[in-house]
Amino acid sequence: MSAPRKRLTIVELARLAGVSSTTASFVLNGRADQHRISQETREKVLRVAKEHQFRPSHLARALRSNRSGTLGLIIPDLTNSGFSATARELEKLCRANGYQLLIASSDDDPEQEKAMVTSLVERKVDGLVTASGMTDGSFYRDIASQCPVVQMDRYTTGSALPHVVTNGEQATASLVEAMAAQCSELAYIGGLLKLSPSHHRLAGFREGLRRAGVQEQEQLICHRDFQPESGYVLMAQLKEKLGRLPEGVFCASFSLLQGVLRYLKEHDALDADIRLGSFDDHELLDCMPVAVDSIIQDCQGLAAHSFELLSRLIDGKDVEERQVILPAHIHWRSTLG
Amino acid sequence: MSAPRKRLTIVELARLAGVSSTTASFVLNGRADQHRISQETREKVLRVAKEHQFRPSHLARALRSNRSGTLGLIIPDLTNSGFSATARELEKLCRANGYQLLIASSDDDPEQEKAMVTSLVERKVDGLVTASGMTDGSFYRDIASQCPVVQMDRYTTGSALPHVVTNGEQATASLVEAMAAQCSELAYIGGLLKLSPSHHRLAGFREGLRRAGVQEQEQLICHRDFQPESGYVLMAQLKEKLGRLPEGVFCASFSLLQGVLRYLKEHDALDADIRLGSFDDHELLDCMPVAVDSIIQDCQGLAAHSFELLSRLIDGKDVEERQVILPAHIHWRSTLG
DNA sequence: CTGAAAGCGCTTACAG
DNA sequence: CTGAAAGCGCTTACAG
Repeated sequence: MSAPRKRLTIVELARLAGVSSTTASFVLNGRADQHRISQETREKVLRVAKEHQFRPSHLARALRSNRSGTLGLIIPDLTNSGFSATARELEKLCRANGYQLLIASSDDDPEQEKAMVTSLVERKVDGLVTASGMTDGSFYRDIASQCPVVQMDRYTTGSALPHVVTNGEQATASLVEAMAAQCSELAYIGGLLKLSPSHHRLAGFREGLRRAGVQEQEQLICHRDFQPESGYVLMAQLKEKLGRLPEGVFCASFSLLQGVLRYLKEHDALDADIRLGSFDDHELLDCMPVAVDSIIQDCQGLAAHSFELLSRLIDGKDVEERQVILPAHIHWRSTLG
Repeated sequence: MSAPRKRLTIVELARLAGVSSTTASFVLNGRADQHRISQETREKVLRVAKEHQFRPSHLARALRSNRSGTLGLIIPDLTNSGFSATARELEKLCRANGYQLLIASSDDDPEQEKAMVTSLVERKVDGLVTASGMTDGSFYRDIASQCPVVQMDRYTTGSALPHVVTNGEQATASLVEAMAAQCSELAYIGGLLKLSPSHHRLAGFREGLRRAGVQEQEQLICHRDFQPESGYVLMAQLKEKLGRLPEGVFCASFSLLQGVLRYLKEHDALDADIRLGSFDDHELLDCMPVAVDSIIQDCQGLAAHSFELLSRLIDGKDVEERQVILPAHIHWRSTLG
């Protein structure tokens, strides 16, 4: 194994090229024109850099220039398909714009989320996009005074931070309206009500029922967190309450739907003619033997607008639009009569 | 909005506490005992730190001490459920051990992978775990001379780097053997053959057929990459070649299976009595109306062993076991006769 | 067109 | 038990 050859510093590189480190830094950072460095000097520097595979230390650069070239993303769960899709899009954008994206997963635990954000800020990320599990805006208001932050999907009210979300309320209302036209009884299975998306989805649910002229039944509305397990548990509770399965169920997230499906599977009720609806989407739903319509979030849009907003904040530009609301689309797949 | 109060540096903190920055550094880094700092001094420092919410700059620390407290993870695709599950586990381990995990997604493009690894190295990650799409080991051999690296799931032969994988060959052989007992003809749909997992899975497929005493048919073995789209395309080609669907199909990954399912769905063949098998798993498969058995990788094991190995390398300890092979389990779900 | 020098915020021998 | 000082590898006014 070859000896771990020590990497060149810019000072050594400069010496090798016979220039000062100032000059070397200029040409390496594309500021040669700005400083009218001679063609000859440029070439010398670049040649030596190439020869020795010079790799600048981002750390040193970041420390000195107070820019790390790094953006942070906090999501509640890496294995949630919506969030991972969004993360992927955001990463592409970062790469295309010379940023490195740091992805951290909070496990939907506010305390952990705080720790991760703190850690990212200590690492001097240039900006932060977060899908926060917090219900109170004060933490992020503090953070925002140290580094630009954009909230995505979930936002804390009262923090007055820019955020980009999908229009959960309208999409849910449309889907629920259609569902309600086909079954006279519709349950709602949701995540933590304190989170903004839950709030909007429940409002949409109610609006949908209203449009369809269906009476809302308090006992059919239930919440827990967004874990699949909760879908399972809430479904079991509904069965308990009603003495049978409800005719239709709207799930406020795909993860909850997963739990509901598992419940149906384990109770041999996949063919129970139950009508399902869900927020968030998964390709495999297309192949299910149950009628399930779902709402597709625009992950690409979430990523693109978050990045755009954050970029403007970082550049110190004014952000006129502090709230971006993207459309969500309904994917019809019902196979039931 | 409160003025973005500038964060305290250790020098200012020290001045406020009436000590030198050396002393402050010692107590803040838990080396007070080692340097026998007086109780009184410790308290002063800690009090000031707490009062002003002192946050050390990781950047400066990393630059000076040549340790960043950061580990890098390169995976081919963030939205691949196996990799995201592994990433989540690895992150937990990192957090528990005081590391920050940086996750980067290479989109299965070796050039992009190189760029990301380079970027992470420039950021002085203390170690790297990679699921590489490269077929040649020279790049990582180079990298390994600058920073410890552990290969996970996929590994490049000839790089002699430590790696942890699941036993794809044996698990595949068992599954295929069982499938072959029920259908006289079995196709293989795989990803890039150059990647080590493909290699093992195909070998397992052949072994399974051999055990079942089924003759291997060259025309039923096909590869492309690991994208869902490839499952779709290869399935279409099989249909073309045979003039009908094969009786059974083994997919070398869940992503490929997704494509196959989509093909079946779009061609109204979900009830075609076709027997499916796949490497990698997804909860939703349990609810599918087709017979699909699958192989569950031990993501937690992959993460745990990778972390363990990397930790040892970072600590400069010898790694006696350069290759860890974890078992993979088969999840039976067939519902067909 | 180019360079000497200060400084980013820490850590760490070294000295006392 | 504590501090002065050097240095990690860059960038960037400032001066010429």
